[in-house]
Amino acid sequence: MIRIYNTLSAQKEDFLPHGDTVKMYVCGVTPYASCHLGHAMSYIIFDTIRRYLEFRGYTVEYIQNFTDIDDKIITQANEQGIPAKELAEGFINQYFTDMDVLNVKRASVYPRATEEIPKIIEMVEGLIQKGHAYEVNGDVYFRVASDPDYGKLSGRNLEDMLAGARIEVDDAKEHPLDFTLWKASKPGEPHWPSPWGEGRPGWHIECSAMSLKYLGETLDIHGGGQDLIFPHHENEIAQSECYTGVKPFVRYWIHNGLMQLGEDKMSKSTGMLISLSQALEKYSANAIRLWVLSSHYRSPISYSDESLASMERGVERLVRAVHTDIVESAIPGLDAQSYREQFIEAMDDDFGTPQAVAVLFDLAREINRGYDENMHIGEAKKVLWELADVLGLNLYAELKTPDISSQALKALIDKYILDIEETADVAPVIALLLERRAQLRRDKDWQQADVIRSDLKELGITLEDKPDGTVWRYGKP
RNA sequence: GGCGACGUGGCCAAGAGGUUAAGGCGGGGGUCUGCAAAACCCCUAUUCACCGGUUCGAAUCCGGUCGUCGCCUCCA
Repeated sequence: MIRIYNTLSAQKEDFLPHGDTVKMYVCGVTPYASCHLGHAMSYIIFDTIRRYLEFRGYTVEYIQNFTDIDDKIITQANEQGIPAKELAEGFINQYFTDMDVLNVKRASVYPRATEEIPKIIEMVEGLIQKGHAYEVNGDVYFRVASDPDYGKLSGRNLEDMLAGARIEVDDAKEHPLDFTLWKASKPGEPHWPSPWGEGRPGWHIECSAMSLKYLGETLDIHGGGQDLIFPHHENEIAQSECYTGVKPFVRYWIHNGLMQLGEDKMSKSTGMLISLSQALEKYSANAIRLWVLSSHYRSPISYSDESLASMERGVERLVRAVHTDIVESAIPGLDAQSYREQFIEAMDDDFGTPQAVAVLFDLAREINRGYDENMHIGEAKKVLWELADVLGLNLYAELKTPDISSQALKALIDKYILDIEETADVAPVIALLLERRAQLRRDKDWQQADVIRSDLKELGITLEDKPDGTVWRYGKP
């Protein structure tokens, strides 16, 4: 039985999906800038949750939106002198590229706010009819006072929130916390026709409309960063439940902790951020995933080069274990299933990825030890690969041919006067060098043999002399 | 002002009344090796911010103190 911490109840609950298919909705990005590590963290976490649910036999309908129209997109597009649609399109493409690199599985559908205008208008109209919304000069606001449940997700009430000093008073609104459902467009802004004149959707309503359209009145899981709890998700609940009359709108609310940079939250608005592409220049996708999953999803994590770098070495360990040779004559004795069970136990408890990761490392050690003791490790390797895959770690990805420039390769060929074409691939060149070195070692010319080894080391190729010969692998220079 | 989270070894990070206080990285020692590399083995927190309390028993529960962070405004 999977147990999930539900933000709504503030406790762990047994996970019992409503129907045969788990209906999962995760708030996507507003595409006006590149993704940063905080986004990566959130989407890695929800991707892992989705993968785990599938691993446990559920079918998951996973919807993730793009809020491709809002103030920031318009501002940004105007600055660049391009249409809002074009700006959004560019960042959406970038988003897909980024997520593919991180091994984040694609959602079932990626609806966009601008393509769901009819559904949004339908909802706004319905809310007005039911007395939950009102129009003022082409703007439509949600009437928070009409919803007695308002505040139930974030654990606040209207009075407490009014006591906060940062709410702007707007005379057009009946209540300072009433929020915009539909916004009259200013000249030059993108706009769509509506019963209240030309305008565009406000923030929040698009998620309600899209989740209703693609998943129905009740979702099993709705996810996002903790910064979305209020007002975004609070408002979504208000709109959706008031419109459909069906409660709950969401059965399990899942929120991930936020990424810190130094002492503060990483955020686009403060400019305090490490972009994902920056991080990917220095660290592998596996290391970033392992880093995120090494702490619990509800805890905040702080960016540090030291942590990421140590994850890189951890990944190498797992990768090596999964690539350990299988010996045919091996004896039985390694029980991989118990590791699988431990993994499930960890993940069942509110997606305990830190413990799950620990199981992976334990299993890796068991495989290495089994290899040393000449045991059957094939099954264990399969389990390690399988479990790593549930966490989205791609342990085969690291086996790529090293990226060595043709100049560097030519230099090697020249230096050692190798009998090979200058356009040869990396592998045959290394093979020749290993042959050369093997002879040197037979002649006990350790010095020359070591020169070859260090030359290759500089290119990021590590040699390992084993009893039955030398193997090479791509490692850090 | 209101709401919430957190403080565990050199670093990262689990654990939520009785466990030898996971795991990773780093460090030390050893096995293997011509030397390395990798792997394996051993060691590296008598103690969980601090002070009280509850309990036979607390890192875990309660109260207080200090410190850090998040939300209440756009945010994953």
